[in-house]
Amino acid sequence: MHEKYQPQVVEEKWQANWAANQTFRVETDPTREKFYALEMLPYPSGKIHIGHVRNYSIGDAYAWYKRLRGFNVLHPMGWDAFGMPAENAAIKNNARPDDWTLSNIAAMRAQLQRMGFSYDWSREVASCTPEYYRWNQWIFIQLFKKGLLYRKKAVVNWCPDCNTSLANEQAEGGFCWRHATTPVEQRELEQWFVKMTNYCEELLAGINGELRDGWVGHVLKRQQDWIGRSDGAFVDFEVAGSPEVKIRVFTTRVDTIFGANAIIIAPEHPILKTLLSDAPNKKEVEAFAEKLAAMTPRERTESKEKEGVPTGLFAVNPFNGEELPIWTANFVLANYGTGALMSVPAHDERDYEFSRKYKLPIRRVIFGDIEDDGNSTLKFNELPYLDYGMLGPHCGDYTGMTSEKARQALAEFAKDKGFGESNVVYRIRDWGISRQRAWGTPIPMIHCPACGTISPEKEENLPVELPKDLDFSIGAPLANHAGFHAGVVCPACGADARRDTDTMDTFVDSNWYYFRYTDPKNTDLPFDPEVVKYWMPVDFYIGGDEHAVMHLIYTRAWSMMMRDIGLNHFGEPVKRLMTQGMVILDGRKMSKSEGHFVDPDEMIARYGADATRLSILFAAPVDREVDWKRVKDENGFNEYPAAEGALRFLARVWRLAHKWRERCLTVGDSQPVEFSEVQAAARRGTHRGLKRTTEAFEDGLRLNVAVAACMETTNALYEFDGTISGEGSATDAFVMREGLTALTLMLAPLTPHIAEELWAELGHAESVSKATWMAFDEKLAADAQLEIPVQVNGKLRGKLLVAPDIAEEDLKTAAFADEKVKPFTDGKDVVKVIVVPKRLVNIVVK
RNA sequence: GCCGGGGUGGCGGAAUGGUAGACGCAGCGGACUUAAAAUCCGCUGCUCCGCAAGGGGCGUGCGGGUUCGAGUCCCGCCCUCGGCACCA
Repeated sequence: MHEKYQPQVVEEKWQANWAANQTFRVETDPTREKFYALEMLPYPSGKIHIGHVRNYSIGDAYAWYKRLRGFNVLHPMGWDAFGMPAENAAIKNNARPDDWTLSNIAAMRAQLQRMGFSYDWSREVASCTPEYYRWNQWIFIQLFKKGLLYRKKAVVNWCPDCNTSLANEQAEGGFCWRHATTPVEQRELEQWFVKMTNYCEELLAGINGELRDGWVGHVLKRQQDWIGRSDGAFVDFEVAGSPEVKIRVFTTRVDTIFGANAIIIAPEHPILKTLLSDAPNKKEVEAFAEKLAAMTPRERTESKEKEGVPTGLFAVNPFNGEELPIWTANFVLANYGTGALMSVPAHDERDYEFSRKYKLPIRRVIFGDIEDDGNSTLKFNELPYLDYGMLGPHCGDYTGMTSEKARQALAEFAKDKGFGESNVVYRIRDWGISRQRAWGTPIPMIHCPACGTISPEKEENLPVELPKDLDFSIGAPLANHAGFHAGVVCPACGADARRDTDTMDTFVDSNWYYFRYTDPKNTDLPFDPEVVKYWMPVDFYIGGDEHAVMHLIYTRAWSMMMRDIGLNHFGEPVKRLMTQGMVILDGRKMSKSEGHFVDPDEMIARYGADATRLSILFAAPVDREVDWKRVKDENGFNEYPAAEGALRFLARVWRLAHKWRERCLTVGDSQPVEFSEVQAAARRGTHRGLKRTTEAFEDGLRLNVAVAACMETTNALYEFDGTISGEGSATDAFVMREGLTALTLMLAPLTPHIAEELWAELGHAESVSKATWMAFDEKLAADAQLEIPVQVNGKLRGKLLVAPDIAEEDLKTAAFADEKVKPFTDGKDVVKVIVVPKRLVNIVVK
């Protein structure tokens, strides 16, 4: 141990030691309780950024802590290695995407190792390897056979920058998830879809049950909104004059149906074509539909202005026979509900706005109070009335019924008469996973031009490998690669056939990568269900919350689907989910192109990995944003005051340990029987620190508080050190050794390199990762004397120094006797005295 | 518009309904040093009275309420940061 703390030397020494000894390698061990700590795997862009550093520092701290608590901890890392940037680099630089990706992985792995994260690298996976994507294909085929995956022609989101289709989740808000300023377009394509909608209820049940306590609330909320369950009813409206044509609408407020004034259908609705053949306003409607079709979804919603065109046709309200005009309008979505709705202006804001604009009649049918009679129809300023209430006049047999009752009764009536039924509609739609890109998992399906079938590749032929020599200078490299299709025969008829030339969405890869970590070398199955039984589900998962309705919802459904094909035995794959806050720099988002970003390499070089980790953990609670501050030193180099402070603290710990290391080694096993007041105070600092750290880890992972506790303990030990002249006694050495041992264990999850060094200096031959967390002693952590505040009428007036076990009566007496308290109580009526043992005394006077 | 998170010193942030501001950053002072750096120790919410020792008042976005006691609980607002936004 050098006298001076040199982070680079210490860190490189222990990183080499860990690698040589495979310190963090774990095996399935049914005799031990497991803990699975997981961080979201990165895309190998080439460099890790400070957000990764924060994410992994948090995960690593927790993995370390659980290890010290005796768990068999699985803590793996891998690479989400398919995706566009590699393909773009291939197009631009004529490089091979696998070379580009693999060299990025090597560079980033080195960076992570230089940060000293405690991963079991023997379990590393990269999704772009055939060993991995082979199982994407295998699972794809099982899902296809099970009917959970199907092919359909559909209008899908298209990103012109990605040059591929996107899932709805990847086009939220009308923009591509990768290109935040590129509005998505709509295209009609044949696509493979995953039946997310089969799992709506199970996904919701998890949100409202199993996951309630373990998952961070806003992610559950967003998933719930995204699934978007609506309870309502379908009602069929016949077209006047052609009763064989029916328009089905969905409504959550069938109780308002007597106030309907129109049927409005989406311009893309297929029924429009049927209707138009003899619609009086055919031309106008077609022109309107064409105009809208030319717009991106974004453009359509950006202008809030509601626009519509009447078809000139009418539909019949099945409940009262009224003829309602059939319109088409821009605000009716083709892909929600039935693509058609009944307009009830008195009880819906949108319909109200639309009806006012086009001067359609408005009739109120729901009233807060039935006394509020039909005259209210004219009180437009009270409309729209959105609450439930009582059905008023014009509601036939239902007049006087509550909305709740009427919803049921009307739906039942419709069902009896065959023109509708109650129904549940979801906003979430099936997940389109075909991508028109070449750097992804080939879809293992064979299209036969001879017999017209599409059938899965034989399992023994998997993986369907991505050719190494794809030509990215032309469009559609897979379609145009002869070798990719050579020798492919139709499994159904044996004729020459062609492969599907799309690849899978990369979110398929990340659906189950953490299952693969449990059994990464398996060549017979994606993973052995028995191994998964031991390790899964994930106990702790942390990553960015941008994946709330992408990765985090896909992966839940995927786990359920894998269960349904017999791979695993549970539905929910993750018990506890946290999201870390963003890291911003000097008050604004980082931007590589503007040079406004933090380079982790630079920080490691200047402060070391330990100080870098410590500073970012200390900066804020894990779920809150960190505003990283940067200043320039006199030479123009970047300085990070937070890391500066962390380094200063670690050096302080180092110096104390260095000063005492020899004396600590002389301490025997037997504990001294008596301790002086200063020694007891030092032990109080030690045990209090342990207590605070333990609670910080156990209660919500409050790592910034854990760091503070380490600093407090260090300060207490320094204070103790200051009282010792010369060598000190054997008891002093015991107390210091106890303190340094505790401090080392407390630091191990936060700054593992220095902890390893301190641990070795304390005389241990094995890695601190094999050590056991120290239990704190509540008695030793307690104060020798308590400072009890005395309040008069709730205001602090004095403080008493008393023994912790003082009797309540004595405490009361002492409070009244206190010189500072007296002036406020003398000559006043004491109404009551509140004594909270060990906490305070409050005297209430009049 | 709807739904969340958050408003505490110069700054990041601590506080099971019980001494608000732990810990750190920045700042100030002292010790050590020929000097500086480093280090160690101390002070540091605002304000008023006092030469001082001391002491008083105010203080967790704003206004109410519950309570002996509120940063914390309840009601009503304001500001701010995110998310979703014609979902029938």
